[in-house]
Amino acid sequence: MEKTSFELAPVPPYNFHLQWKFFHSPREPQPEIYCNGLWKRAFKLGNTLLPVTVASTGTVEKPKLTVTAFSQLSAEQKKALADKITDIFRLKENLSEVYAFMEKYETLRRIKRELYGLKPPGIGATIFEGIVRVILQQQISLKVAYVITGALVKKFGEKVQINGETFYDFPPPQKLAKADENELRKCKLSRQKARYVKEFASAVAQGYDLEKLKEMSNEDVIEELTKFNGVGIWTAELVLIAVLGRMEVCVPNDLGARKAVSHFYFGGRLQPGDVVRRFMERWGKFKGWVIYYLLCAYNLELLKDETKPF
DNA sequence: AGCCAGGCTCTCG
DNA sequence: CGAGAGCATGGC
Repeated sequence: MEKTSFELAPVPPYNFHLQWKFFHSPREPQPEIYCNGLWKRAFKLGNTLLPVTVASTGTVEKPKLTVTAFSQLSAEQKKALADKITDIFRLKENLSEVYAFMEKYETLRRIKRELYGLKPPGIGATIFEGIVRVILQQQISLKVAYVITGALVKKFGEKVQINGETFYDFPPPQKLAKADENELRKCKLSRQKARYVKEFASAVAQGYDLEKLKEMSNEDVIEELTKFNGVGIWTAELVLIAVLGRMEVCVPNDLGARKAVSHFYFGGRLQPGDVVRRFMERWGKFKGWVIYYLLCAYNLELLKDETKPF
């Protein structure tokens, strides 16, 4: 078996395990799977489908990732893969400024210490993948969304077998554009979502340029994306923060964000989105970070409760 | 069993 | 316009 390994040095502090502990399914390929400390999926790099694993081989203070591709790589491919991983894992994010900010407030200080080194992973290896995955997460619980995404990936994604394990890539726009609606329905998409995904994939397959979003302002991205059927404010904002990495953005109408803020600041009484939006303004340009930490901290408490013996 | 889950669109008044 | 119904399915 041909393979190529190399190391990446994330900006410390960085906790690889924490990064994939939340908002991720360990069973269903999204298409990435994180299980037992190993992250894996396949990427299309040029014309080749590349099975890749990533593991942490460092510490939080001296983080190091070992990337393994099950193929020989040209120098060019290696660079492209390294960039892709750096991007998805947000390895270059520097937490020191956010942490200095969080230190000033009691609740945030405690949460920062609890989740030290946590960086929010990007959703998807491409913008197309990210947007489709976010659309699938609308309205239904995340657990259901993971099942649906997994079904879509298994049905339409390219795959490779390595040592008996299957590595999946996310279905490309062309594939989803010409997908039969009934086949999409079999993946448990609703009729509407099947249509949204198909229409969006068709636009991209026909040349709609998603890369341009990277250069656009937050407001313009929202305006541009909400032109698509099935993409509202919530979806556009989540794409901004989780796909494009605009950490100054917040998603106040997100049920998870509302629950987390309500839990830590409103005695658990669920607040409406506009109250949450106003409340979050105090965190200024750090609000995306703060919300992500609050979400994970809230999640952590729920996880602890689950393991409590009666 | 029935209601809710990290929304969005369409319809109706 | 603002409110309300419908959507799919898994979990509790």
